[in-house]
Amino acid sequence: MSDRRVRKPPHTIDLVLLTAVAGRLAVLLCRSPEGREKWMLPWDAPRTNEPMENSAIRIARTAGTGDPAWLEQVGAFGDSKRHPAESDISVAYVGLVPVGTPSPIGGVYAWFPVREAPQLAPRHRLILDAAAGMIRERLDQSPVAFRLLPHMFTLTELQQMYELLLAKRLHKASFRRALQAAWLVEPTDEWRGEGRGRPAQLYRYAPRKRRPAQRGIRLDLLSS
Amino acid sequence: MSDRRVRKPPHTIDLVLLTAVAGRLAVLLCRSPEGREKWMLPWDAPRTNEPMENSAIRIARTAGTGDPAWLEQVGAFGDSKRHPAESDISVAYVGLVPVGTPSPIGGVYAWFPVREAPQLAPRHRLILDAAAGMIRERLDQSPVAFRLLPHMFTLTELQQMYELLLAKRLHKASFRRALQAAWLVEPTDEWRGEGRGRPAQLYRYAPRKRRPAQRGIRLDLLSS
DNA sequence: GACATTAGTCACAGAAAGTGACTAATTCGC
DNA sequence: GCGAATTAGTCACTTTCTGTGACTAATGTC
Repeated sequence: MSDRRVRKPPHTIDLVLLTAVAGRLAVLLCRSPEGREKWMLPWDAPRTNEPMENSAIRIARTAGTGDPAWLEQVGAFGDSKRHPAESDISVAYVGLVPVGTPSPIGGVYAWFPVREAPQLAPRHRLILDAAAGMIRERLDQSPVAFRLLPHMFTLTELQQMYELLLAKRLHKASFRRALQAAWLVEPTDEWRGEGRGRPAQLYRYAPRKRRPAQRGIRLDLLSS
Repeated sequence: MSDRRVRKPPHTIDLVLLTAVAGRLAVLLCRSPEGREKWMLPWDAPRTNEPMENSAIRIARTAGTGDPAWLEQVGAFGDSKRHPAESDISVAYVGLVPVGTPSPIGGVYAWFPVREAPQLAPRHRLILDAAAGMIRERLDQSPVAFRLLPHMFTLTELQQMYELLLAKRLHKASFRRALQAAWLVEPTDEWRGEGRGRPAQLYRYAPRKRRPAQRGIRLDLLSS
């Protein structure tokens, strides 16, 4: 956050980094310079001629999570909602970090379960909610769940990730059947024993080209 | 477009207004001041303290379409793609205008089928594609199709609107069955005879609260 | 009044999803 | 070693949803 107090930037890039911690969705927050126990989303002003997406990646690197496995713009937020730097508008990005990525050290950054995030500036609260909602929406359109897992994973881990994101229990047989039909994963030769119980085969994300889905419309989800 | 050439604005609001014309999706373009046959998306710099959404509505009013029946942010566009005003970033909105709204007069604004739009600034081309794609994505999540129709419509008209947006033929019986299951429309007492053939009952959009869909995941649409 | 045209519905076949029970491979306790 | 507990993986049956063609209904045209 280069010249945070020096001048008011025309706009900032604000980043929502998400991962899964202990079965819950977690967001990376940064300690605010204004107060000991005040937190905010990591953000920065873009450098000259820097594409917005690159700014987001740079912010993630600074935060110590490395490059996000997935990154997408959430939108521009302005209105009257206050921002830490009082920038006119924030362009928000959401990035996914695989579980198991070493935690950023030092007390500056920390993961918080999204449900139990500390108080944030109004605009940041709005951005966080929009980002979390967007991940859930994208779940069946983009390989979102896979970007929160390591390269190799068991099908149970994958199912648990979907359950976490959907906040809903899934039936094992149904889940695997849908997975097969979608040609999304391929098995590896490796197996992992987790202590007790039968070892699980490891899979990797390996989508295959398929003819575009030609099924009919589903108005199911239409509510308001 | 208030002070278009006076100073370079920090950011602009760029608007994609869509409607249906002759069975095709159409976008409202504005004649560029730079050349006789150059066109651009309507845009403007935000006024002081004006919420972004209000700017978009103001731009629509200026263009003569009245308030859009639906409005949503597409996102922020920057990068190196050139903008007519060379603003750093454009915050793009997409708005829907019901068919039958009187065309804006004067040669400044005109509807173009999206497929046959004239050449645009690179950033505007990007915005237009993103907006059109977003409408299609939102189709089964938001009452998008209804916002392109008048308040009362026949089910055939509704189906044709879906077919237009999906670029795909739908089966009459399937479409109506899905519509019933979704509790989206209610019949009125009125009927409309179109000349030949049996008159059609008119419906209005009247969604009802339903328990949130509890069906399983659909990985169908996941491709890349 | 026969016919063309559009609206609206039905019923059946096939596909997909919900579900419980089954088999398989491992560790733990004894 | 051996059975219980535990987790993985699969199967088969039922229920629900979707694709589809054919049917009836109401109007205008000739």
